[in-house]
Parts: sequence; C-alpha cells; structure tokens
Amino acid sequence: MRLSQLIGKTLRDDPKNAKLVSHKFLLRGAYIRQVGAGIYSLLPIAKKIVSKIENIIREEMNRIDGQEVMLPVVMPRELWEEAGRYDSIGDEMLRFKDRNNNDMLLGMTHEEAIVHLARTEINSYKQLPVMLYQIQTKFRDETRSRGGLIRVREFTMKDAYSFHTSFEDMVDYYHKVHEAYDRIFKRTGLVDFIDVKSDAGMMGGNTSHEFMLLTPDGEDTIFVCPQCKYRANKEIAQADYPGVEEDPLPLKKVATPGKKTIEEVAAFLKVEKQQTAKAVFYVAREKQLVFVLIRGDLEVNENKLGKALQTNDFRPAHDVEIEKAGAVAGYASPLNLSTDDFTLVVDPTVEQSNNLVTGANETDTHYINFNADRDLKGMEYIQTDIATPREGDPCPQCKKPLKSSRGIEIGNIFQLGTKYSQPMQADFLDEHGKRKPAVMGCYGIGVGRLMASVIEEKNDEYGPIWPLSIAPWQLQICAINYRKQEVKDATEKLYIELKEEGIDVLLDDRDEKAGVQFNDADLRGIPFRIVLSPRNLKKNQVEFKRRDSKDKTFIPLNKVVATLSHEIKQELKKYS
RNA sequence: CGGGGCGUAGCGCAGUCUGGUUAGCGCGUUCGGUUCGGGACCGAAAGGUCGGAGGUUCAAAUCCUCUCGCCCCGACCA
Repeated sequence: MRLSQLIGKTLRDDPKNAKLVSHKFLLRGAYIRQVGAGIYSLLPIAKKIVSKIENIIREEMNRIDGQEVMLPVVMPRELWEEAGRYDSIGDEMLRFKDRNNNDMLLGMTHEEAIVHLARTEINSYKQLPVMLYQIQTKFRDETRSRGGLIRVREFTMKDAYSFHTSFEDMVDYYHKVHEAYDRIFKRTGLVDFIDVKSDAGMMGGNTSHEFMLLTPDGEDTIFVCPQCKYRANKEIAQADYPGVEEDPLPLKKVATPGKKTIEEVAAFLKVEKQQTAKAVFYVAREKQLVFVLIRGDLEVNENKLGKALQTNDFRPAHDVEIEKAGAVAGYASPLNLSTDDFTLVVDPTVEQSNNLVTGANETDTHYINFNADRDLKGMEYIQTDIATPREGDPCPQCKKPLKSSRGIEIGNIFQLGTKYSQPMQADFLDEHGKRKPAVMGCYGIGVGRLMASVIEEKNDEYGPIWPLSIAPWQLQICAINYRKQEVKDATEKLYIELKEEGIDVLLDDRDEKAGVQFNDADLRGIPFRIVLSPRNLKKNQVEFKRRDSKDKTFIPLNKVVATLSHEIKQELKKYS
C-alpha cells in the first residue's frame, strides 16, 4: 500500500474529547471517525487490524471445533418473547417497527437466534456437543458510551454458543473456551490480563468469568488475592470481614441525641464503626420497601442487592417511605417492626457480630448489644452477602488482604445451563430416547474493544505499538526525498521485492519531510520500519528500526529483503 | 436517568459576559518557490446556513425561549 493513496489523515492536535490513550491515538492516527454517540466508522488501517484480530479468534474457535455462522441483526419481537427477554430487557435494546407494523429489534446478543437455529438442526445426542459462533454487529443502546471504542453502542462481537448433553460436559467445554481465550489474547499481544469471577447479569446462568486487561483506566474494579489467586469483579467480589465475636449482652436503649450517621453514633458511644449495624432503605419496583441491615463500616453493593431482590429496578427510599413502615430515619433498625411492611435483607456480617449498636426507631435513641440471631428471631428475612469489599479486606478463601485494581473487560464466558434451551425447547433425544433440553454455554469477545485495549497496553508518547500478529502492515518504508530519482528508483525496486517476498508493506511515498513521515509512522504503529534516503543510499544501506525500540541499525541494500523476511518470521513466532 | 460542560472552516481554538461594517487565528488542504533525517519557511488561494427553529432589536455568533447533538462525572451496562 502506498501512503499517498491511503485514506485517513493523521491529526497533529490531540482531540479535545479523548481522554483514554487508545481513543486519542485511534483518532489521531486516523483509525476511527465518530458518526454519533458510541457509533464509529473504521478506516482502512483499523479495518486491517480488526480483520487480523478476527482471524486469530476464528482460528482459535475453529481449533475447539467451533462452526462459524451468521445470525440476523434484526429480529422479530416474537422470538425474544419466547425466553422472556423482550420484556425483561429495558431501553438498552433498540426496538422499532417494520412497514407492516411488526415489532422488531436490533440484536444486542444472540441467544434467542442461536437457539432458534439449534432447535431445528439439533435433535440427537449424537450431534452433541457442538459450538456455533459468529463475528457480527451488535447494537446496545447504552445510556452512556465512552472512551472511543471502549464502550460503544454499535460494535463487532464474536459470540459463541455451545450445546451439550449434560452440565458436566458443558463445564468441561467451558474450560476449553477459557484456554482458547487465553491463547487469543496472548496472540493479540496482550500480556497483563487475568480472568475474574463475574456477575452473569442479564445473561443468566450460574458461573461466569470475565477476562480483564489490567489498566488504571479500566472501567471495572476487580479484587485480586495475591496469595491464593482469588479474583473477582467488584460486582460480586466477597471478603471475609473480621467480625466482633463476644458473649451476647442484654439489649439496652441508650440516648444518642442528634447522632444520626454511623460516624456520629460510633464516635458518641466510643465504639468502632464495625460494632454498629446500619439500616439502608430502598424502594424496589416503585412499591416494595427494602430494609437492608449491614454492618456500619461496610457499603451496600447495589449489584448484589439487585440479585437478592431479583430486579434492577430500585432506588434509595425517601424518609416518608421509611417512616410509613414505622422506622425512624437515622435511628432505624428492624427491631419492633413488622416485616409485613418491608422486605428485610440482612448481610451476614451483622449476624456474625455480637453486641452491635443499632437504631431504636425512636428519635435520638439507639440500642446497644444488638445480636441478630437472638433479636431478629421469628422475623422473616433474606440473609445474603450484599457488602462491597474494600482494598485490604481479607480474602474470602485464604484471608490474605485483597488488592483492588482496574480493568477493561475484553471477553467473557458464561455457563448458561438451560436458561434459553428450556423455555425455547431446544431439546435433543438422549440415548434412551428421552427428550432433554440442551445445556448451553456462551462466550463473547468485543473485537473493537480488544483493538483499543491493545493500544492501552502497548503505546508510547508517539502512538500505538502494534504487535506483529495484528499490525495493519508488517513493515513501513519511509522514503526521504522520494522525489529524488535515486531514492525513488531504489525505493520502488525494494518495495516490489518486499511485496514479492510476501511482506505486507506500507510505503510512505509522499514528498514529506522526514519528521512528518516519522511521526505519521509512529502513529500507525507498524512494528518494523526502514528508511531510504540519499544519505543511506550513498552507503548502499537502509536504516532499520523496530517500533518498540529506540535503536537504529543499518542493513546493506542487497540484504534488506532477506533480513526483514527473517526478522518478521522470528517475530511472528512470538504470537503463534 | 441525575449533575456539569461544549456546539464558530477538515482538526484545534479566539470572539459571546458588555449586540455594531466584508466573523478571526493556528494546523491541515490547493498552487508557486526556497528547504529537506523527528511535525521547515515565504507568497498566493480555496474553505463558514457561527448546531437548528422562533423571538427581541435599526442591527444578533453575541440577548431571550424552545429544540437537537456531542463530551465529562455518576447511576446503568450479556
């Protein structure tokens, strides 16, 4: 490819809206252009990278016996009603009507479509296990897209779905996908990524993992145990919060005039915050008051709470709503109240501690020596972990202090079970002729986000540093003083020879100053670069430089093709 | 969805508070010339419904109302 013909102008100035390095360089290097919020066009250079990433994914999916398919982007409402998601998913799904006034939608994920396909094509255990995948456009009407390609509304995704005769077989295959994902990310050049336990969210199912690129600019917070390798997304992460175990003392009212917050009450009564139980109120589905009791030093994890309540439709309660249930804001506890008026959720930390301070449902009054197992006896409540871990909290497995870090989610895998196959009747006949729903797993990778993530990990002040496995071109030629005949002749000759050798070359044949060419080359991040100039040609040599190094060496003109061919082959081995 | 910010040439911005001829600057683009190894210089040129609609006014990029779009923080997010 000749740079003089390549579509995509590099920008000198940093785009004002770009905060992430990947966003900045994707714009400056003319990889992407924005069309609308979270909607981008890919220019040729980005398309080349994305295609290479897709091919790596394809190879690894095929290696674990995946079969590539293509499912529709537009689907009818009826299909999505079968598993109940037409109603359960909110505005994140874009809906519209076709000319016949039928309700249609844009696919944001394809469980429904794949099950629709599988249930007609798969009817025997002899066909299982099987995995089908596609690389295709998804549309998710995110409330807030951000960070260039990191969070967008329209994006290309590899989504894979496996079907099995048993849960055990699915779990077994799940591990194979896990390994395939490791290979995919390594082959794209990523180094600093880990897998974490994650929340299945709207996908449903039990176990799921996310692959996270560790970077301070990531949008997810994850907790990692340096000792036992426990690692989990903040959404579901747990910790072994040290409790205060003592012999229970009798419940007693104490005056706490004007002390409403946990800080104030703890300070006033001269106890630690973890010796208190605090009340947090929500209203679920705009009708159900939720009373959350959690240890005073901990924060409620609303993601966990949502799971406990089986809805995401909740908000903090207003004081009026709290008072209707007989509780007094600032002095609230479940004591002396009736669970007929609210749903009570109690975090285990409260149960495991003794002699806590908690509200008395009277203004300016608290109880001391609250013991949940004794004092909540007879009350109906949900006992479940709803606490948010903090850095340094003990690991739930080995009790070593947890570390928190930030990450970008570059892939995820789910053990779906029969969540879709059951309601949609994707059944097969087993060896006894018995009809059973297939057990499913599903597995996703956002391709554009992966490309951006590689920039996040591999860049310098001048631009991205593409790993050779996904680089848009393998080699860049900078021809300095290209208009001079001797430079032009030597460059053209070499360009043809390199291409004939099978090397993917980008030739800067523009009549630009060296500085301009070098800066543009750095923005395009091509792994290898050679420079032809009058100065070098006089000595019958070219200058050679790797994008990931500052060192420059010289190669005799007649050795260039052989040397580069060798270098490229050696470098490619790192990613195979 | 809550809070904040911004829409003026392809990109980055000034001008708006305090209304006043043909709306500026830098980069980029085109043409001519001098340069030529880390974003050169000189000269000329093209390029604008000042996001949109309505209003106030002799006069609106500037003031008012409505509206659309985008960005950032948060909430949300297979």
